[in-house]
Amino acid sequence: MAILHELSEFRRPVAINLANRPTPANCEDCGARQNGLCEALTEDELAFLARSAQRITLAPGTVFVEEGEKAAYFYNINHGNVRLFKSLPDGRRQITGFSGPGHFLGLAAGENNAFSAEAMDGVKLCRFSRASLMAVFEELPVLERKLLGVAMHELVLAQQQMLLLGRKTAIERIASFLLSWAVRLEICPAGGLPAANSVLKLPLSRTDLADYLGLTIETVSRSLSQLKRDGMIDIPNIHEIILLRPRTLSEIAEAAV
Amino acid sequence: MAILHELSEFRRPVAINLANRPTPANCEDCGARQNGLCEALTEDELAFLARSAQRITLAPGTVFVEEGEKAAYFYNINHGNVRLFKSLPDGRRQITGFSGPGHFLGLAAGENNAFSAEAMDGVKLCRFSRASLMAVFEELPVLERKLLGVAMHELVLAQQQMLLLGRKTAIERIASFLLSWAVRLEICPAGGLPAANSVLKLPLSRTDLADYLGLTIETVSRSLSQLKRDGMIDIPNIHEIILLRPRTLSEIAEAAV
DNA sequence: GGTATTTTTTGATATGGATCAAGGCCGCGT
DNA sequence: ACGCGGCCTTGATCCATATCAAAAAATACC
Repeated sequence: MAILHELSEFRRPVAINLANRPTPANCEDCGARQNGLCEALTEDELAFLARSAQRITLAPGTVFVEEGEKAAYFYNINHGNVRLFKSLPDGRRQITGFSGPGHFLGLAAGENNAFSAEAMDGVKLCRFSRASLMAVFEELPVLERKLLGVAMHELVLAQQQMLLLGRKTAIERIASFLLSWAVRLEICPAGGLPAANSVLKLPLSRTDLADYLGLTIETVSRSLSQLKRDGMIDIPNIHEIILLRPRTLSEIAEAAV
Repeated sequence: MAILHELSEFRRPVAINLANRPTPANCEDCGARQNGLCEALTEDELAFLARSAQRITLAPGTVFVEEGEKAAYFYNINHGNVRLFKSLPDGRRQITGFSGPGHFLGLAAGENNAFSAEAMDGVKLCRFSRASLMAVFEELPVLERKLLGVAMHELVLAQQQMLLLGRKTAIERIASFLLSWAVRLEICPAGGLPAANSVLKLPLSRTDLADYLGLTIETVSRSLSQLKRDGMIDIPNIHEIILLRPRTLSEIAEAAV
């Protein structure tokens, strides 16, 4: 079950952190890099934000946003990873994205949540009620512009994913995913190539990967094996992949002719 | 080629129109319903907006936003329809969405456009340079919040489409599309069911449909034929579909068990 | 540390949708 | 009216990926 901490526990770098672009800051719990909006705000504004939120800790597997439920909260993740997904009644699942430290979610368009969100590991986050978020907007209009930028970026990622799901082959999907994950881990900038032999940590199961890429776990496994056979990658263990030939991988991903 | 009109040609209902939610207003050229933000603005604010834009007319087939090009403009469509798409070098194409009167596009997340946009028919639109758009934001912060709402809504649609592309069968995709198009045409509200025997006008070719749904034109055609055989729909002509049994169609679309 | 359980990989087979190939329909120009 | 060319539909076949099945590896549990 979720454990609610008191607002007084809030501390600056962890509490308010609403951007999608990397600006270094360290999580006070784990030291992990975070992405922050803090830089744009004054001490007073940060304090205002902190007063509006609750801090929550979630156990792995906790579904804390449920598709179709009334959209009551807005979240800012401080620590851990979250999968966002939509499901069909017969159990088919499409993961629409992953959220990590510094990411926000729950700013729904309508009355109800359009997706579900589940903690993949131990997650710490800040929760804002919709009312308090509106109050924050009144006080900090800069937040709104920042969120617009974040939403635009999400939209770009969504369009890339639509191309992947609608038109790419299994191998192309895997190659695309590996490169996009490198960007996510800040191993290389968006649009750039990671260095050869870069090590990719994947905190995902094959099932997650399959549900994200619109494939089955068997096809994911086979495609990874094939890339390994072809000398594109190495797989020292389930949760680590080494990009041996990122350039070729990129050509596969983009279906370069 | 694009024809640029002078700013003085601007008139209120056509000129500024940046919402995604339906609020009736008529296009001064064709009388078609439009979606408007105008209601939220004063005369002075509207005049300010109008001074910042250029009015442009496009011939069918004109690609006026090119993926990868520098993102220089922001557009508000007044008349006609636009397809948004991404392509792979070998010609595979994924349509990520359609834009019609009242829709906006081009508010890119990065330096370059993440997608291409092409006029499907005769299109009239307003064009803002990025600089003038920023000026508009300074003057009209309300626009920013409105656009955040629009972007959120786009994100919801994108997530639905990812579920469709990643996990639905051909028949389910077609059924989902027909119902979503009914919402788009304001035949029924989002989440609702259109009345039986509702007539759907489709200004799309089968190729567009296929590229939007991640299928081939043959599969689109076969699926439509099957729905017709099963008494779900009627197809009086290529660009019109009658929803005979919307309820069952919805059950197919959502894979209700 | 060893055994049970889950996850991943690999193999064999099946199948939904792609591809290849006609044929039909419709609008357009003459 | 006629013929042409561009969509669209339908049929036959193929293939990439799903499904079914089992072994291997990783992880959890006692």
